[in-house]
Amino acid sequence: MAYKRPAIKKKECGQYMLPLRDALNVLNGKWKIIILLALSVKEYRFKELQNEIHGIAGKMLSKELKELVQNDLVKRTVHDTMPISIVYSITAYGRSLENVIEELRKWGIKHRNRMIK
Amino acid sequence: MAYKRPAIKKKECGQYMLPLRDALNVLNGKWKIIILLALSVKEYRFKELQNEIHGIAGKMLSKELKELVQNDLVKRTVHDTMPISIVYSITAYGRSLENVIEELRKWGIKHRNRMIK
DNA sequence: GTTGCCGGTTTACTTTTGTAAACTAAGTTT
DNA sequence: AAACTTAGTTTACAAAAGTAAACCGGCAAC
Repeated sequence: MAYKRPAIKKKECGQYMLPLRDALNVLNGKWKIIILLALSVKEYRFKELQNEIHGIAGKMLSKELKELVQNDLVKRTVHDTMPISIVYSITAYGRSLENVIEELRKWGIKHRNRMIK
Repeated sequence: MAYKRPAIKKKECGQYMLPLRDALNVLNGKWKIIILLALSVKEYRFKELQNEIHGIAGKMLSKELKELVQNDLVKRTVHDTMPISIVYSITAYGRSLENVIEELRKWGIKHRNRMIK
């Protein structure tokens, strides 16, 4: 599908990029999109997720998850078992990012192939 | 009770996220995607671009452009006029990111509407 | 009762990212 | 000559993002 941007008048220059900046403010940093990709496959517990995402420090995972929960992209569930277990899962709203993430991942595959050559 | 805590699978399945990490490594930071959006509309000279992207400092724009040029997403052209003029434009490879950027921008619009409510 | 897992937090530190403002070295305009 | 524009760089600094590793309280397993 060929992308076609509507013509932009000089006066409104700069406005068209505000939504992009909004999106980037929510997804900022090195980890959030990767966390969302992991959680789009299945739900994880904290240490599980840390093992799955190679290289992330506990402090960062903790911080990033908090922000994702605040933005309703991820849900934190406490299972009232003995002992309790805490599970992170993607929300419906988080799933609305799956297109974006998959486009990005697909581009990454092409990019990797291009770099190897 | 005799509750058995579910064991963590040590099984390795994190390969699928490598392309995503590749993509994010190229597009990291606060500005690169915004720069690419601006350049997808039209080419710009340095100061023009700085005016278009509200809030970016010269140092950052300079640095980000260098990295984008290195990755062949942006082209720097010196026009041999008198005086010379230098123009930044998006490359064909940079255009291959337009799907990603537009998906992100569309999501940003939905996100903004959601937050306003 | 000691070891170890779980869900994080704390500490201490380095690196990256960001800003504003001054500056440079050309050329152009007045 | 003085002032302005262009394309950045340099300086000096602050804030954000990142790391490894130690730590904590609750529980469970051996």
